[in-house]
Parts: sequence; structure tokens; C-alpha cells
Amino acid sequence: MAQIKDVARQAGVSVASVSRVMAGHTGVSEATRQRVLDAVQALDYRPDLAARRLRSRRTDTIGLIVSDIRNPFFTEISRAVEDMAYQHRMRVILCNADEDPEKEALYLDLMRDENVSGVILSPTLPTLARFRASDYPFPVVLVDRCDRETAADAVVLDNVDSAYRLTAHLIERGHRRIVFIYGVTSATGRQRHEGYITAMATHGLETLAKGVPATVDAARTAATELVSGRPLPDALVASNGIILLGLTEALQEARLRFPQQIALAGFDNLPWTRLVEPGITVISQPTYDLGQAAIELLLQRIAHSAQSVRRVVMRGELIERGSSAKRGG
Amino acid sequence: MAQIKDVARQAGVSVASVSRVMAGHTGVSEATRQRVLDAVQALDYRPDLAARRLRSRRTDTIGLIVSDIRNPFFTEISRAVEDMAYQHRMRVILCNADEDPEKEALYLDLMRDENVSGVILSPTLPTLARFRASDYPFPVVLVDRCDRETAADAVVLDNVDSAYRLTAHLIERGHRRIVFIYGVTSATGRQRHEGYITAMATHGLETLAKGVPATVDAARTAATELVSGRPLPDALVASNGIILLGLTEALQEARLRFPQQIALAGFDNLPWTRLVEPGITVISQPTYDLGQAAIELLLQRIAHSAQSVRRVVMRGELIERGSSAKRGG
DNA sequence: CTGTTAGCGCCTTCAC
DNA sequence: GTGAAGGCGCTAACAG
Repeated sequence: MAQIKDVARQAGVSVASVSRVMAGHTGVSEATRQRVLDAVQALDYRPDLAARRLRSRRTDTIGLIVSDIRNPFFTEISRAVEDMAYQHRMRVILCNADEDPEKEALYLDLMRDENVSGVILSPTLPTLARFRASDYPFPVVLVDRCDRETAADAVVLDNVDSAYRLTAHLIERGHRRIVFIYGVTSATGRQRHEGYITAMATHGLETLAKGVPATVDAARTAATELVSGRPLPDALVASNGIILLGLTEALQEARLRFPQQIALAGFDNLPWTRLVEPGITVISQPTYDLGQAAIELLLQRIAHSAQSVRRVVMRGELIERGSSAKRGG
Repeated sequence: MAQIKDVARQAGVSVASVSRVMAGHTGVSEATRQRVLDAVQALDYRPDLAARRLRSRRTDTIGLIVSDIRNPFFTEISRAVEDMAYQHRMRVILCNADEDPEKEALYLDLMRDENVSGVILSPTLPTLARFRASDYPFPVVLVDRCDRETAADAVVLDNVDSAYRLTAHLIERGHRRIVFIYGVTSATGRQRHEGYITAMATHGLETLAKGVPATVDAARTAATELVSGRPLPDALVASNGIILLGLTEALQEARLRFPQQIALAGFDNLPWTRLVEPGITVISQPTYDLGQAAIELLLQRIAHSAQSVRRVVMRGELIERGSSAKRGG
């Protein structure tokens, strides 16, 4: 493997000149530049990143810590982050915390060891609760999950508003006994719960929410129980795609037709939601855009560490399908 | 940030002893070890990875290059790889090639720059065609995609057999005009196509396959065309979950009921396949296990670069659901 | 079992 | 515009 001194010798210049050319610095004569470039090509020289990182004290690496990689929402986020990062000549270390605060803490520690340039994080509830940007030696941008109290760069959906609109949509369609099943382990679930409560209260309706761990199994179990009691709810609403899957499975197992016997709606416009007839009404999130905005914000923060704290809020889009149709309509 | 010499001073030993303790080497007295550990704790010392990597010429990093991160199959693979890697104190750099050979080549180049310890790769067809392990300065384990000719460590499904069994199952159920829609851009699609052909030929039936790019849109378009002609096929079979999604969408748009009007089956036991009534018959892949086996194989190869080339083949499991039921049954 | 020392490959001042 | 030289923080001989 050729090194910088080999290139210097081959080009008949000093290592300093080679370094300057490689870094794209100005102040190198065109003649020298060309000779270096030729030598680089001839020797197939590639700078040693470990050496460069040691010397320059920068890694050009960003850490992405997602809470659940199996959730297509986060898959799409990571796709966006990765695309943008490599465009900016940065590396991505992907970590999946599996909704486990300990694993998450471990990974945040690892990020410190790796001396990353910055981190994009979708925090679990405990981590978010005590999150202070100053606790970390690198800039952090929160994605998907952030609350009002937390002063941090963040990119999130308008969770409260979206949940409000989704609930209001069901109320408009004549549904009254609307049960909201939400993930208690994330800020997102809580905020969407809040939007639901506001919508119900505004319309003078009784709230009937149930918090569950954000897994398909937990959601299915909860829904099965809900629909086995009487009176049957008019509608079930899920706070995210994972829970929506559990609800749909439960309704199917209970042989309950929607919207005829019970209405259904939720978050995340996953491919299967329009496949299950007559289609499930959802709030669609701009997932790729959220990821893209997160890394853009992070890159800005890396470049300008003193800039003011920013929050980017994106709007969820209501996609109306058959599952929320009018009662008996 | 404390460095090794600070720890050495604090503990009253040499930097070599600190280094030895940090590396978990034997041949350090218990007393020294304890003093070092105390000093490490007191100073909150963390070794500088860049320095370590430069000096030791090892990165303890593995590259994972998947062809499409949006495919849940690869999501699960990466989950497994990540879990195992961190257990072995290794880092993972995740790259999504998006089925683009150029992007894939770029990433393989990047792996070289990063001086990774090894790579797990699900290659595109062109890359696989000219794949030679000796072309890379690091060990490579192929996952999901490999062909007979390629001499490389690999972990794959029994693609031909699984497709054979799936097709034979449909034939047994009385279906005759079975159309196989497969991804032409992957070795997996080709091999599954082969299994289909063998099954049809064995039963004296005419093969009716159609190759498409492995996208939902392409599959939907192809299927829409197929079902608009006459006679209608008896059954549609997809070579993977992405294509199966496209087929399902097309049948739904065409208002064709399965299995009454047309049967349906495919690969990948995705959650939605049992949600779409009456459930879709699929070959289930042991995705997590495939990923786990891949990294285990890679770690072995890293430890024993001379060991013989290995191929791990895992069996797909037929999950029978309503979509493949008997004609008119 | 422990310490001394020479680099790993590169960047970056500093002098010319 | 160019070159010489001193580290970045750590590991691994080697010597004791």
C-alpha cells in the first residue's frame, strides 16, 4: 500500500505538497498539483484514514442511533441519513437501540469513544427526560422524539396536531366511542395521545385510551381484550405503524369487519395499510424528509456550534381510506 | 481528555502496563492491574481509537453492504449482524447500495479506505458475476446472493429447493397455469426461477415466468398486464416480498379475489401476508439466522484466513395459507 | 512482570 | 510556493 512519502518521491516533491493537494488546499502551483495527481494515480494512493483521523482529530463520522430498526419508519430515516452523509463524505455508524435505554446509553458511550462528529438520536423516554445537549462531547440532533421541555436541535412530526386531526376525522364520520392505543415508551406516543385527548374533549366525548409497549404483540393483546368487552368501541386508533399492525391482527382474529362493525385508523402509511380492504386511514409521515432534515441540521450544527437551537416540525398528512368510513354508511 | 500517559502517571506505572491492562493481556500482576483500573476510573480514561487503529493496523470494524435496506429481509439481516458485532466489540458500517452496482462498487472502495476487518455483502448481479475474493484486501462473506460458480464464503437460502417446493405445492392444489414473477436483478430471483422451472417441467407443465426489476411498481405493472389477458393464470408466484407486494396490489386493483379467481404465493413471511385475507402462502426465510451465520462465518474467516471456503445453506419453510387453496375449493 | 522506546501515516506550523 | 520536522496517542518489540 502506497503512502504519502511514496507519492512525494514519485512526484519529486515533499510530503507537505502531497498533503496539500490531497486536502484540496490552495497555494499549490498547478504544475506541482498535476505531478502529485499523476503520482497518486500511478501508485493508486489512498490516504490512511486512521492516520488522518489521529492527526486531524476529526473523524467525519456521524452516529445514528435509532430506537427500532424493524420499524419501517426508522429504516427510511436511516436511508435518508446515509444518502446525505455519503454525499458529504461522511461515514455513518448505525446503532439499533431496540427501545432499550441501557443499550442506548451504551451506544452513546461508544459514540464518544469513536469521537464522532455528531449524532442523530431517536431517544427512549428515560433518555429524553434527562437529555441535555451539554452532557455530550458532540452535537446531537433528536429525530422523531422530542418534547416541549427539551432544549435541543430536533426534527419531528406535528404529533399533537396530526393525532388531533385524525381523531377529529373519525368524530366527523360519526364515531363516538373512539379508543386510542398508544406506545407508552416513546414521546411520540404520548404526544399523539395528547392530540387525541384534546380532540375528544373539544367534542365533548369521553376519552378511552390505552397505553401499551410499542410491540405488535402487546397491541394485539390489548385490542383483543378491548373488542371482547361490550359495548364494542366505535373505532380503534393506533399511535404508530407497529401498533396498527397489532390492532389489525386482533380485529381479523376476532372476525370484526371494518368499518362495518368497527372503524380503524392510525399512524404511518405503510404499504400494507392500503392492501387490507377497504384500506386503512392513516396519518402519513414524510419519513425520508425527516431524516434528511435531521442530518442537514446536524451538519449545520457541526459547522456552527454556536448557532441557536432549532426545531423543525413537519406536517403529517391524513390519508383517508375505507376503514374510517361513516358508521353504517 | 485523559491520555494513556496520564493514567500511567496516576497509577505510578509505565504506559506499557496501562496498554496491556486495557488490552486485557495476561502477564500483568494483579496489583498493577488494579492500580491501573483505579486510575482509569479516576480519570475516566478512554483509549483513543484513532491512535489505536493507526498503531495496531486493525480497525475492528466490519462493513455491511446490503442491496436494499427498505426490504425487511435486509433490515433483519442488519439487525443480526449488528447485535453480534457489538457483542464481539466490533463496529458496523452500514451501506445501502440500493441495487445499484456503481454505488456498490463505491462502497466496496470505501471499505478499503476504511481498512475494515471484513465485509458482509449481498451483491448485485454484475458484482457477483465477476466476484473474486482475492480482488479485495479484506475477507468477504456473501449473504443471500451467491451462485454455484462463485467460490466464496456465503450464507444463503436453499433458493432452488424452496421455489420448487412452493411451486409443487400449488400444482398439488390443482393449479396449472402458474406464472412466476421474479426479480431479474438478483441471483436469488434467478435461482428461485430455476426451482420453479424444474417443478413445472417435472410435472409436465408449461413454464410462464416473467422477469422484472425488483420493485413494487414493476411487479404491479407486470401483474396488471398478466391478469388483463385471457385465459387468466391459475396462480401468481412472487420471488420475494417486494414483488409479492406488487402482485397483491395489482390483484386488488383488478378486483380479483384469491384464491377463488386466482391463487397467489411468494417468498418472505412479512407481517402483512397473513393480514390480507385469507392469508398468503409464502416461503418463510430464517432472516435473523442468516445474518447471524454470516457474521459468524466472517469472524471465523478473520481469525483463520486460510480456512477452506464455506457455504451455509438454510432451509426455507413453507407456510400454507388460504391464498393457495384448491381451485374452486 | 515491567519499562523504554521507536514508530504507525499523516497534517501543519514554521522557515525559507 | 515549497520543504523540513515535530508530533497526534497508542502498541509492540525489546531489554531488563
